[in-house]
Amino acid sequence: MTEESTEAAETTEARTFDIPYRFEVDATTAALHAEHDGLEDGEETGTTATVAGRLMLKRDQGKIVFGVVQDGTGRIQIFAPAKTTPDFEAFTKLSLGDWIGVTGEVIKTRRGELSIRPSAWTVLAPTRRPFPDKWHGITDPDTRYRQRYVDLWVSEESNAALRARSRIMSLTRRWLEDRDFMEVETPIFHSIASGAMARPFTTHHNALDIDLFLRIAPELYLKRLTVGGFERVFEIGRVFRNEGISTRHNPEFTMLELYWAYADYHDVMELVEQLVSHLAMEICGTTTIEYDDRELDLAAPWKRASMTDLIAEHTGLDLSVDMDRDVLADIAREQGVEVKDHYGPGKLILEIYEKTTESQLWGPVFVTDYPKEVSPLSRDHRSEPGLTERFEAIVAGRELCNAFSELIDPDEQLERFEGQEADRAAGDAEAMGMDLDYIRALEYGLPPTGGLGIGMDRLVMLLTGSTTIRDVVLFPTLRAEQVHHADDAAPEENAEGSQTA
RNA sequence: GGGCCGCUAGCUCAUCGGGUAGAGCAGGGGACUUUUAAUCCCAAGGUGCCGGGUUCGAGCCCCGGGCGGCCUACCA
Repeated sequence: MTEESTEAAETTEARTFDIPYRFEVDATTAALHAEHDGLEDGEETGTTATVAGRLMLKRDQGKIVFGVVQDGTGRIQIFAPAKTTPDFEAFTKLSLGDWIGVTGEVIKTRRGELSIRPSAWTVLAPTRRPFPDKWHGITDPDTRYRQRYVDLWVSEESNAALRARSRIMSLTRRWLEDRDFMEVETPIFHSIASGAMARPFTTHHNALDIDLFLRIAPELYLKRLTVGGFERVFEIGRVFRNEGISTRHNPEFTMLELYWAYADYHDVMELVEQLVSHLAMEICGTTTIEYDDRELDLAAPWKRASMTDLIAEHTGLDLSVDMDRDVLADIAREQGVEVKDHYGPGKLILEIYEKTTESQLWGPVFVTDYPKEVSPLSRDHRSEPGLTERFEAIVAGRELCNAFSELIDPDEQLERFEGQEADRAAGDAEAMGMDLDYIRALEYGLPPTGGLGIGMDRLVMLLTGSTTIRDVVLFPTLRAEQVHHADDAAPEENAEGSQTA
Protein backbone atom coordinates (compact mmCIF):
# COMPACT_ATOMS: atom_id res chain seq x y z
CA MET A 1 0.00 0.00 0.00
CA THR A 2 1.60 3.24 -1.07
CA GLU A 3 1.22 6.55 0.68
CA GLU A 4 -0.76 7.94 -2.24
CA SER A 5 -3.33 5.18 -2.30
CA THR A 6 -3.77 5.28 1.47
CA GLU A 7 -4.58 8.93 1.29
CA ALA A 8 -6.88 8.40 -1.68
CA ALA A 9 -9.05 6.19 0.48
CA GLU A 10 -9.47 8.93 3.03
CA THR A 11 -9.93 12.04 1.02
CA THR A 12 -11.60 11.91 -2.32
CA GLU A 13 -9.71 13.16 -5.32
CA ALA A 14 -9.75 16.91 -5.47
CA ARG A 15 -12.60 18.11 -7.63
CA THR A 16 -12.34 21.58 -9.01
CA PHE A 17 -15.12 24.10 -9.01
CA ASP A 18 -15.43 27.75 -9.78
CA ILE A 19 -16.37 28.95 -6.33
CA PRO A 20 -17.89 32.42 -5.99
CA TYR A 21 -16.52 34.94 -3.52
CA ARG A 22 -19.95 35.64 -2.13
CA PHE A 23 -23.40 34.17 -2.40
CA GLU A 24 -26.69 35.90 -1.87
CA VAL A 25 -29.08 33.81 0.22
CA ASP A 26 -32.65 35.06 0.56
CA ALA A 27 -34.34 32.33 2.58
CA THR A 28 -33.69 29.89 5.38
CA THR A 29 -35.04 26.38 5.18
CA ALA A 30 -37.02 26.97 8.37
CA ALA A 31 -38.65 30.10 6.93
CA LEU A 32 -39.61 28.23 3.74
CA HIS A 33 -41.25 25.48 5.76
CA ALA A 34 -43.05 28.00 7.94
CA GLU A 35 -44.38 29.80 4.89
CA HIS A 36 -45.16 26.94 2.52
CA ASP A 37 -45.78 23.73 4.45
CA GLY A 38 -49.51 24.24 3.88
CA LEU A 39 -49.25 23.64 0.13
CA GLU A 40 -51.23 20.80 -1.46
CA ASP A 41 -49.32 17.83 -2.82
CA GLY A 42 -48.05 18.72 -6.27
CA GLU A 43 -48.79 22.43 -5.83
CA GLU A 44 -46.35 25.05 -7.08
CA THR A 45 -45.95 28.53 -5.62
CA GLY A 46 -44.54 30.55 -8.45
CA THR A 47 -42.14 32.10 -5.93
CA THR A 48 -38.40 31.68 -6.16
CA ALA A 49 -36.05 31.26 -3.23
CA THR A 50 -32.29 30.94 -2.79
CA VAL A 51 -30.91 28.77 0.00
CA ALA A 52 -27.43 27.54 0.85
CA GLY A 53 -26.16 24.72 2.98
CA ARG A 54 -24.66 21.29 3.07
CA LEU A 55 -25.93 18.43 0.92
CA MET A 56 -26.97 15.81 3.47
CA LEU A 57 -28.78 13.23 1.34
CA LYS A 58 -28.98 12.49 -2.36
CA ARG A 59 -31.31 10.10 -4.15
CA ASP A 60 -30.46 9.72 -7.80
CA GLN A 61 -33.45 8.47 -9.84
CA GLY A 62 -31.80 8.74 -13.23
CA LYS A 63 -33.82 11.57 -14.76
CA ILE A 64 -34.58 13.14 -11.38
CA VAL A 65 -32.29 13.74 -8.45
CA PHE A 66 -33.62 14.39 -4.97
CA GLY A 67 -31.23 16.17 -2.64
CA VAL A 68 -31.60 17.38 0.92
CA VAL A 69 -29.85 20.59 1.91
CA GLN A 70 -29.26 21.54 5.53
CA ASP A 71 -28.65 25.08 6.71
CA GLY A 72 -28.45 26.56 10.19
CA THR A 73 -32.21 26.35 10.62
CA GLY A 74 -33.14 22.96 9.21
CA ARG A 75 -33.43 21.06 5.95
CA ILE A 76 -35.26 21.24 2.66
CA GLN A 77 -35.48 18.89 -0.29
CA ILE A 78 -34.06 19.80 -3.67
CA PHE A 79 -36.18 18.38 -6.50
CA ALA A 80 -33.99 18.33 -9.60
CA PRO A 81 -35.43 16.88 -12.84
CA ALA A 82 -33.01 16.49 -15.76
CA LYS A 83 -35.27 18.58 -17.96
CA THR A 84 -35.17 21.77 -15.92
CA THR A 85 -31.96 21.54 -13.90
CA PRO A 86 -29.01 23.39 -15.36
CA ASP A 87 -25.84 21.32 -15.67
CA PHE A 88 -27.79 18.26 -14.54
CA GLU A 89 -24.92 15.84 -15.10
CA ALA A 90 -22.72 17.75 -12.65
CA PHE A 91 -25.58 17.91 -10.14
CA THR A 92 -25.81 14.12 -10.10
CA LYS A 93 -22.10 13.97 -9.31
CA LEU A 94 -22.32 16.02 -6.08
CA SER A 95 -21.04 14.32 -2.94
CA LEU A 96 -22.77 14.15 0.39
CA GLY A 97 -21.25 16.88 2.50
CA ASP A 98 -20.75 19.38 -0.32
CA TRP A 99 -21.87 22.93 0.36
CA ILE A 100 -24.17 24.19 -2.35
CA GLY A 101 -26.29 27.21 -3.09
CA VAL A 102 -29.60 26.61 -4.86
CA THR A 103 -32.08 29.01 -6.47
CA GLY A 104 -35.44 27.80 -7.68
CA GLU A 105 -39.19 27.67 -7.40
CA VAL A 106 -40.67 26.49 -4.12
CA ILE A 107 -42.96 23.54 -4.82
CA LYS A 108 -44.46 20.55 -3.13
CA THR A 109 -43.83 17.19 -4.79
CA ARG A 110 -46.61 14.73 -5.58
CA ARG A 111 -45.60 12.85 -2.47
CA GLY A 112 -45.99 15.99 -0.40
CA GLU A 113 -42.39 17.00 0.31
CA LEU A 114 -41.71 20.73 0.25
CA SER A 115 -38.89 21.26 -2.25
CA ILE A 116 -36.92 23.70 -4.32
CA ARG A 117 -36.74 22.97 -8.03
CA PRO A 118 -33.42 24.48 -9.12
CA SER A 119 -33.19 27.03 -11.87
CA ALA A 120 -29.60 27.70 -10.80
CA TRP A 121 -27.16 26.09 -8.42
CA THR A 122 -23.53 26.37 -7.49
CA VAL A 123 -20.97 24.56 -5.39
CA LEU A 124 -19.86 26.69 -2.43
CA ALA A 125 -17.36 24.19 -0.98
CA PRO A 126 -16.68 20.65 -2.06
CA THR A 127 -15.96 18.22 0.75
CA ARG A 128 -12.74 16.30 0.38
CA ARG A 129 -13.32 13.97 3.27
CA PRO A 130 -15.82 11.12 3.39
CA PHE A 131 -19.23 11.65 4.90
CA PRO A 132 -19.98 9.98 8.26
CA ASP A 133 -22.72 7.36 8.28
CA LYS A 134 -25.78 9.26 7.10
CA TRP A 135 -28.07 7.45 9.49
CA HIS A 136 -25.95 6.85 12.59
CA GLY A 137 -23.75 9.90 12.26
CA ILE A 138 -20.78 9.83 14.62
CA THR A 139 -21.16 7.92 17.87
CA ASP A 140 -17.57 7.93 19.06
CA PRO A 141 -17.46 10.68 21.70
CA ASP A 142 -13.78 11.27 21.10
CA THR A 143 -14.40 12.10 17.45
CA ARG A 144 -17.44 14.20 18.32
CA TYR A 145 -15.45 16.42 20.68
CA ARG A 146 -12.27 16.60 18.63
CA GLN A 147 -13.98 17.17 15.31
CA ARG A 148 -16.85 19.33 16.46
CA TYR A 149 -16.95 20.79 12.96
CA VAL A 150 -18.32 17.42 11.83
CA ASP A 151 -20.42 16.72 14.90
CA LEU A 152 -22.24 20.04 14.56
CA TRP A 153 -23.72 19.28 11.18
CA VAL A 154 -24.19 15.56 11.71
CA SER A 155 -25.61 15.45 15.26
CA GLU A 156 -28.77 17.43 15.65
CA GLU A 157 -28.74 17.20 19.45
CA SER A 158 -25.21 18.59 19.68
CA ASN A 159 -26.10 21.38 17.36
CA ALA A 160 -29.26 22.26 19.29
CA ALA A 161 -27.58 22.25 22.72
CA LEU A 162 -24.71 24.44 21.58
CA ARG A 163 -27.02 26.90 19.87
CA ALA A 164 -29.13 26.98 23.04
CA ARG A 165 -25.99 27.85 24.96
CA SER A 166 -25.46 30.90 22.83
CA ARG A 167 -29.06 32.00 23.37
CA ILE A 168 -28.82 31.48 27.12
CA MET A 169 -25.76 33.73 27.28
CA SER A 170 -27.50 36.37 25.23
CA LEU A 171 -30.76 36.19 27.21
CA THR A 172 -28.84 36.39 30.48
CA ARG A 173 -27.02 39.51 29.39
CA ARG A 174 -30.21 41.17 28.22
CA TRP A 175 -32.06 40.26 31.42
CA LEU A 176 -29.31 41.71 33.59
CA GLU A 177 -28.93 44.82 31.47
CA ASP A 178 -32.68 45.38 31.76
CA ARG A 179 -32.08 45.54 35.51
CA ASP A 180 -29.31 48.11 35.13
CA PHE A 181 -26.41 45.71 35.54
CA MET A 182 -23.35 46.70 33.54
CA GLU A 183 -21.09 44.12 31.93
CA VAL A 184 -17.38 44.53 32.58
CA GLU A 185 -14.16 42.68 31.78
CA THR A 186 -11.58 42.16 34.48
CA PRO A 187 -8.13 40.58 34.21
CA ILE A 188 -7.65 36.90 33.49
CA PHE A 189 -4.00 37.06 34.56
CA HIS A 190 -3.89 37.34 38.32
CA SER A 191 -0.81 37.68 40.44
CA ILE A 192 -2.69 36.19 43.40
CA ALA A 193 -5.01 33.20 43.07
CA SER A 194 -7.94 34.27 45.16
CA GLY A 195 -11.70 34.71 45.20
CA ALA A 196 -12.41 30.99 45.29
CA MET A 197 -11.00 27.78 46.66
CA ALA A 198 -9.28 25.97 43.82
CA ARG A 199 -5.88 25.11 42.42
CA PRO A 200 -4.80 27.57 39.75
CA PHE A 201 -2.96 27.24 36.45
CA THR A 202 0.36 29.02 36.41
CA THR A 203 1.99 30.89 33.56
CA HIS A 204 4.83 33.32 33.10
CA HIS A 205 5.22 36.77 31.64
CA ASN A 206 8.63 37.12 30.01
CA ALA A 207 9.05 40.88 29.85
CA LEU A 208 8.03 41.41 33.46
CA ASP A 209 9.67 38.14 34.46
CA ILE A 210 6.84 37.27 36.81
CA ASP A 211 4.71 34.20 37.32
CA LEU A 212 1.01 34.75 36.89
CA PHE A 213 -2.07 32.69 37.61
CA LEU A 214 -5.03 32.25 35.34
CA ARG A 215 -7.97 33.47 37.37
CA ILE A 216 -9.99 31.01 39.40
CA ALA A 217 -12.70 33.66 39.91
CA PRO A 218 -13.19 37.32 39.01
CA GLU A 219 -14.73 38.08 42.38
CA LEU A 220 -12.20 40.37 44.03
CA TYR A 221 -11.79 42.55 40.93
CA LEU A 222 -15.52 42.95 40.56
CA LYS A 223 -15.94 44.07 44.16
CA ARG A 224 -13.12 46.57 43.63
CA LEU A 225 -15.39 48.03 40.95
CA THR A 226 -18.23 48.30 43.43
CA VAL A 227 -15.85 50.17 45.73
CA GLY A 228 -15.18 52.38 42.71
CA GLY A 229 -18.86 53.20 42.40
CA PHE A 230 -20.02 50.73 39.74
CA GLU A 231 -23.11 49.77 41.70
CA ARG A 232 -24.37 46.91 39.55
CA VAL A 233 -21.75 45.00 37.62
CA PHE A 234 -21.49 41.58 36.10
CA GLU A 235 -18.96 39.60 34.15
CA ILE A 236 -19.50 36.48 32.08
CA GLY A 237 -16.16 34.94 31.41
CA ARG A 238 -13.89 32.00 31.44
CA VAL A 239 -12.25 30.91 34.67
CA PHE A 240 -9.63 28.22 35.03
CA ARG A 241 -9.23 25.60 37.70
CA ASN A 242 -6.47 23.05 37.66
CA GLU A 243 -8.57 20.15 38.85
CA GLY A 244 -10.12 16.94 37.62
CA ILE A 245 -12.12 16.53 34.45
CA SER A 246 -15.49 14.83 34.69
CA THR A 247 -18.99 14.95 33.27
CA ARG A 248 -19.48 18.08 35.38
CA HIS A 249 -16.03 19.65 35.21
CA ASN A 250 -14.00 21.21 32.47
CA PRO A 251 -10.72 22.93 33.42
CA GLU A 252 -11.89 26.13 31.76
CA PHE A 253 -15.51 26.99 32.30
CA THR A 254 -17.77 29.98 32.08
CA MET A 255 -18.82 31.84 35.17
CA LEU A 256 -21.33 34.58 35.62
CA GLU A 257 -20.54 36.78 38.60
CA LEU A 258 -22.52 39.82 39.59
CA TYR A 259 -22.31 42.38 42.41
CA TRP A 260 -25.25 44.44 43.46
CA ALA A 261 -24.70 47.35 45.80
CA TYR A 262 -27.19 47.89 48.63
CA ALA A 263 -28.60 44.36 48.22
CA ASP A 264 -28.27 41.35 50.54
CA TYR A 265 -28.39 37.62 49.94
CA HIS A 266 -32.17 37.52 50.13
CA ASP A 267 -32.32 39.88 47.17
CA VAL A 268 -29.84 37.68 45.33
CA MET A 269 -31.97 34.57 45.94
CA GLU A 270 -34.89 36.31 44.33
CA LEU A 271 -32.74 37.36 41.42
CA VAL A 272 -31.50 33.81 40.84
CA GLU A 273 -34.92 32.15 40.92
CA GLN A 274 -36.32 34.79 38.61
CA LEU A 275 -33.44 34.65 36.15
CA VAL A 276 -33.48 30.86 35.95
CA SER A 277 -37.22 30.57 35.56
CA HIS A 278 -37.11 33.28 32.89
CA LEU A 279 -34.44 31.36 30.98
CA ALA A 280 -36.43 28.13 31.31
CA MET A 281 -39.49 29.81 29.82
CA GLU A 282 -37.47 31.24 26.93
CA ILE A 283 -35.48 28.06 26.18
CA CYS A 284 -37.87 25.28 27.15
CA GLY A 285 -41.19 27.11 26.98
CA THR A 286 -42.01 26.00 30.53
CA THR A 287 -40.57 26.02 34.03
CA THR A 288 -41.49 22.38 34.57
CA ILE A 289 -38.67 20.56 32.88
CA GLU A 290 -37.29 17.07 32.96
CA TYR A 291 -33.67 16.32 33.73
CA ASP A 292 -32.07 12.90 33.90
CA ASP A 293 -35.58 11.37 33.76
CA ARG A 294 -36.73 13.31 36.80
CA GLU A 295 -39.11 16.19 36.97
CA LEU A 296 -37.94 19.60 38.09
CA ASP A 297 -40.04 22.68 38.73
CA LEU A 298 -37.99 25.84 38.29
CA ALA A 299 -40.83 28.29 38.92
CA ALA A 300 -40.10 30.92 41.56
CA PRO A 301 -40.09 30.94 44.51
CA TRP A 302 -37.66 28.18 45.40
CA LYS A 303 -37.46 26.49 48.76
CA ARG A 304 -35.08 28.07 51.26
CA ALA A 305 -33.54 26.08 54.11
CA SER A 306 -30.48 26.46 56.28
CA MET A 307 -27.68 23.95 56.03
CA THR A 308 -28.13 22.71 59.60
CA ASP A 309 -31.90 22.35 59.17
CA LEU A 310 -31.33 20.27 56.04
CA ILE A 311 -28.83 18.07 57.85
CA ALA A 312 -31.36 17.55 60.64
CA GLU A 313 -34.06 16.76 58.10
CA HIS A 314 -31.95 14.10 56.38
CA THR A 315 -30.05 12.58 59.28
CA GLY A 316 -31.80 13.60 62.46
CA LEU A 317 -28.54 15.17 63.63
CA ASP A 318 -28.97 18.52 65.34
CA LEU A 319 -25.68 20.30 64.71
CA SER A 320 -24.34 23.74 65.49
CA VAL A 321 -21.02 25.52 65.04
CA ASP A 322 -21.11 26.14 68.81
CA MET A 323 -20.66 22.45 69.48
CA ASP A 324 -17.37 21.05 70.72
CA ARG A 325 -14.98 20.47 67.88
CA ASP A 326 -14.08 16.95 68.93
CA VAL A 327 -17.73 15.93 69.35
CA LEU A 328 -18.38 17.16 65.81
CA ALA A 329 -15.29 15.34 64.57
CA ASP A 330 -16.61 12.08 66.01
CA ILE A 331 -20.01 12.59 64.38
CA ALA A 332 -18.27 13.37 61.11
CA ARG A 333 -16.24 10.17 61.27
CA GLU A 334 -19.40 8.19 62.00
CA GLN A 335 -20.84 9.62 58.78
CA GLY A 336 -17.77 8.53 56.83
CA VAL A 337 -15.99 11.86 56.63
CA GLU A 338 -12.23 11.75 56.52
CA VAL A 339 -11.45 14.23 59.28
CA LYS A 340 -8.26 16.28 59.08
CA ASP A 341 -6.60 17.93 62.07
CA HIS A 342 -7.06 21.50 60.94
CA TYR A 343 -10.83 21.08 60.38
CA GLY A 344 -12.75 23.30 62.80
CA PRO A 345 -16.46 22.95 63.66
CA GLY A 346 -17.63 24.83 60.57
CA LYS A 347 -15.60 22.75 58.15
CA LEU A 348 -16.83 19.60 59.88
CA ILE A 349 -20.44 20.64 59.51
CA LEU A 350 -19.89 21.39 55.82
CA GLU A 351 -18.27 17.98 55.35
CA ILE A 352 -21.17 16.26 57.11
CA TYR A 353 -23.63 18.17 54.93
CA GLU A 354 -21.81 17.17 51.75
CA LYS A 355 -21.52 13.57 52.81
CA THR A 356 -25.06 12.99 54.02
CA THR A 357 -27.39 15.60 52.64
CA GLU A 358 -26.26 17.35 49.49
CA SER A 359 -26.52 14.32 47.23
CA GLN A 360 -30.05 13.67 48.52
CA LEU A 361 -31.27 17.09 47.46
CA TRP A 362 -32.92 17.44 44.07
CA GLY A 363 -34.19 20.98 44.37
CA PRO A 364 -34.41 23.61 43.42
CA VAL A 365 -33.49 24.66 46.92
CA PHE A 366 -31.43 27.48 48.37
CA VAL A 367 -29.13 26.06 51.04
CA THR A 368 -28.40 28.99 53.33
CA ASP A 369 -26.22 30.11 56.22
CA TYR A 370 -22.85 28.49 55.72
CA PRO A 371 -20.31 28.35 58.53
CA LYS A 372 -17.98 31.31 58.67
CA GLU A 373 -14.95 29.03 58.71
CA VAL A 374 -15.59 27.88 55.14
CA SER A 375 -16.81 31.20 53.77
CA PRO A 376 -13.90 33.63 53.74
CA LEU A 377 -15.63 36.29 51.65
CA SER A 378 -19.13 36.23 53.18
CA ARG A 379 -20.48 38.65 55.74
CA ASP A 380 -21.33 37.46 59.24
CA HIS A 381 -24.93 36.41 59.63
CA ARG A 382 -26.96 39.26 61.11
CA SER A 383 -28.45 36.99 63.81
CA GLU A 384 -26.64 33.62 63.80
CA PRO A 385 -23.15 33.79 65.33
CA GLY A 386 -20.55 31.64 63.61
CA LEU A 387 -22.56 31.56 60.38
CA THR A 388 -22.54 33.76 57.30
CA GLU A 389 -25.17 35.07 54.95
CA ARG A 390 -24.23 32.72 52.17
CA PHE A 391 -26.24 30.33 50.02
CA GLU A 392 -25.82 27.81 47.28
CA ALA A 393 -28.63 26.70 45.00
CA ILE A 394 -29.02 22.98 44.46
CA VAL A 395 -30.84 22.25 41.24
CA ALA A 396 -31.19 18.75 39.79
CA GLY A 397 -28.92 17.51 42.54
CA ARG A 398 -26.09 19.80 41.52
CA GLU A 399 -24.69 23.06 42.80
CA LEU A 400 -25.74 25.78 40.44
CA CYS A 401 -24.51 28.89 42.18
CA ASN A 402 -22.81 30.34 45.20
CA ALA A 403 -23.75 33.71 46.63
CA PHE A 404 -23.62 35.89 49.69
CA SER A 405 -24.05 39.16 51.41
CA GLU A 406 -20.51 40.33 50.81
CA LEU A 407 -18.07 40.79 53.63
CA ILE A 408 -17.42 44.51 53.71
CA ASP A 409 -15.28 44.93 56.83
CA PRO A 410 -11.56 45.20 55.95
CA ASP A 411 -10.33 44.04 59.36
CA GLU A 412 -12.59 41.02 59.32
CA GLN A 413 -11.54 40.27 55.74
CA LEU A 414 -7.88 40.41 56.71
CA GLU A 415 -8.52 37.92 59.51
CA ARG A 416 -10.33 35.57 57.13
CA PHE A 417 -7.45 35.72 54.67
CA GLU A 418 -5.08 34.91 57.53
CA GLY A 419 -7.22 31.90 58.36
CA GLN A 420 -6.87 30.80 54.74
CA GLU A 421 -3.12 31.19 54.93
CA ALA A 422 -3.11 28.96 58.00
CA ASP A 423 -5.06 26.35 56.05
CA ARG A 424 -2.58 26.61 53.23
CA ALA A 425 0.25 26.10 55.69
CA ALA A 426 -1.62 23.04 56.95
CA GLY A 427 -1.53 21.62 53.45
CA ASP A 428 -4.71 22.88 51.84
CA ALA A 429 -3.64 23.59 48.24
CA GLU A 430 -6.99 25.22 47.51
CA ALA A 431 -6.90 27.81 50.25
CA MET A 432 -7.39 31.37 49.13
CA GLY A 433 -4.45 33.69 48.58
CA MET A 434 -3.98 36.82 50.70
CA ASP A 435 -4.78 39.92 48.67
CA LEU A 436 -3.65 43.07 50.50
CA ASP A 437 -4.69 45.41 47.71
CA TYR A 438 -8.20 44.07 48.10
CA ILE A 439 -8.03 44.89 51.80
CA ARG A 440 -6.90 48.38 50.85
CA ALA A 441 -9.91 48.67 48.53
CA LEU A 442 -12.25 47.65 51.36
CA GLU A 443 -10.66 50.29 53.55
CA TYR A 444 -12.04 52.88 51.13
CA GLY A 445 -15.50 51.45 51.82
CA LEU A 446 -17.61 48.75 50.17
CA PRO A 447 -21.30 49.42 50.75
CA PRO A 448 -23.62 46.53 51.64
CA THR A 449 -23.48 44.35 48.54
CA GLY A 450 -24.99 41.12 47.35
CA GLY A 451 -22.83 38.93 45.15
CA LEU A 452 -23.44 35.89 43.00
CA GLY A 453 -21.52 33.36 40.97
CA ILE A 454 -23.27 30.94 38.58
CA GLY A 455 -21.59 28.17 36.64
CA MET A 456 -23.08 28.90 33.25
CA ASP A 457 -22.09 25.54 31.78
CA ARG A 458 -24.12 23.82 34.47
CA LEU A 459 -27.04 26.12 33.79
CA VAL A 460 -26.89 25.28 30.09
CA MET A 461 -26.73 21.57 30.93
CA LEU A 462 -29.86 21.96 33.02
CA LEU A 463 -31.82 23.79 30.34
CA THR A 464 -30.72 21.54 27.48
CA GLY A 465 -31.02 18.25 29.36
CA SER A 466 -27.33 17.50 28.88
CA THR A 467 -25.80 15.11 31.38
CA THR A 468 -22.19 15.83 30.47
CA ILE A 469 -20.55 19.26 30.38
CA ARG A 470 -18.74 18.32 27.17
CA ASP A 471 -22.04 18.45 25.36
CA VAL A 472 -22.44 22.14 26.16
CA VAL A 473 -18.83 23.21 25.60
CA LEU A 474 -17.90 23.70 21.95
CA PHE A 475 -14.37 22.42 22.30
CA PRO A 476 -13.93 20.58 25.61
CA THR A 477 -10.46 20.10 27.02
CA LEU A 478 -8.87 16.88 25.76
CA ARG A 479 -5.39 15.52 25.50
CA ALA A 480 -3.53 16.74 22.44
CA GLU A 481 -4.03 14.63 19.38
CA GLN A 482 -1.23 14.10 16.89
CA VAL A 483 -2.78 14.94 13.54
CA HIS A 484 -0.92 13.97 10.42
CA HIS A 485 -1.54 15.41 7.03
CA ALA A 486 -0.74 13.73 3.73
CA ASP A 487 1.54 16.59 2.70
CA ASP A 488 3.90 16.24 5.64
CA ALA A 489 3.60 12.54 6.34
CA ALA A 490 6.91 10.78 6.62
CA PRO A 491 6.99 7.44 4.78
CA GLU A 492 6.69 5.37 7.91
CA GLU A 493 3.95 7.48 9.36
CA ASN A 494 0.26 6.99 9.00
CA ALA A 495 -1.06 9.56 6.57
CA GLU A 496 -4.24 10.00 8.48
CA GLY A 497 -5.87 13.14 9.75
CA SER A 498 -8.34 11.77 12.23
CA GLN A 499 -6.54 8.98 14.00
CA THR A 500 -3.96 9.26 16.67
CA ALA A 501 -0.53 8.04 15.72
C1' G B 1 -5.21 10.82 40.86
C1' G B 2 -7.74 5.63 41.67
C1' G B 3 -11.01 1.56 39.65
C1' C B 4 -13.60 -0.76 35.55
C1' C B 5 -14.40 -0.88 30.22
C1' G B 6 -13.42 0.21 25.05
C1' C B 7 -10.30 0.93 20.38
C1' U B 8 -11.63 -3.87 13.60
C1' A B 9 -12.60 -0.09 6.24
C1' G B 10 -13.86 7.21 5.87
C1' C B 11 -18.61 6.30 9.17
C1' U B 12 -21.92 2.54 11.82
C1' C B 13 -21.16 -2.30 13.27
C1' A B 14 -20.06 -7.90 12.69
C1' U B 15 -16.77 -12.16 12.99
C1' C B 16 -13.39 -16.34 16.57
C1' G B 17 -11.95 -22.86 20.89
C1' G B 18 -5.92 -18.49 18.59
C1' G B 19 -5.76 -20.85 11.65
C1' U B 20 -4.66 -15.03 8.46
C1' A B 21 -11.31 -10.30 8.46
C1' G B 22 -17.22 -9.34 6.67
C1' A B 23 -21.65 -6.29 5.95
C1' G B 24 -24.45 -1.62 5.47
C1' C B 25 -23.64 3.43 4.41
C1' A B 26 -20.10 6.84 2.17
C1' G B 27 -16.56 7.09 -2.15
C1' G B 28 -15.86 4.87 -7.86
C1' G B 29 -18.60 2.60 -12.31
C1' G B 30 -23.56 1.37 -14.26
C1' A B 31 -29.49 1.11 -14.35
C1' C B 32 -33.84 3.87 -13.07
C1' U B 33 -38.82 10.52 -14.49
C1' U B 34 -41.71 11.55 -7.61
C1' U B 35 -37.74 9.66 -3.96
C1' U B 36 -37.87 10.09 1.72
C1' A B 37 -31.74 6.26 5.39
C1' A B 38 -34.68 5.34 -2.30
C1' U B 39 -33.70 0.67 -4.81
C1' C B 40 -30.82 -2.76 -7.98
C1' C B 41 -26.04 -4.53 -10.39
C1' C B 42 -20.41 -4.28 -10.60
C1' A B 43 -15.65 -3.24 -8.85
C1' A B 44 -12.54 -1.32 -5.11
C1' G B 45 -11.44 -0.33 -0.07
C1' G B 46 -8.12 -3.17 6.27
C1' U B 47 -0.08 -2.02 9.44
C1' G B 48 -7.54 -5.07 13.30
C1' C B 49 -4.62 2.07 18.25
C1' C B 50 1.03 1.44 18.91
C1' G B 51 5.25 -1.62 20.72
C1' G B 52 6.92 -6.10 22.71
C1' G B 53 6.01 -11.38 24.25
C1' U B 54 3.87 -16.52 24.07
C1' U B 55 2.78 -19.74 19.75
C1' C B 56 4.07 -23.47 13.91
C1' G B 57 0.39 -19.44 13.65
C1' A B 58 -2.28 -13.53 17.39
C1' G B 59 -7.40 -8.74 15.77
C1' C B 60 -8.36 -12.66 19.62
C1' C B 61 -3.92 -14.83 25.00
C1' C B 62 0.12 -12.03 28.19
C1' C B 63 3.08 -7.39 29.28
C1' G B 64 4.00 -2.22 28.36
C1' G B 65 2.37 2.32 26.12
C1' G B 66 -1.38 5.79 23.63
C1' C B 67 -6.25 7.81 23.29
C1' G B 68 -11.17 7.74 24.98
C1' G B 69 -15.74 6.43 28.00
C1' C B 70 -18.07 5.45 32.74
C1' C B 71 -17.63 5.45 38.06
C1' U B 72 -14.89 7.72 42.10
C1' A B 73 -12.09 11.92 44.55
C1' C B 74 -11.85 17.91 44.41
C1' C B 75 -14.56 21.68 42.83
C1' A B 76 -18.89 25.25 39.60
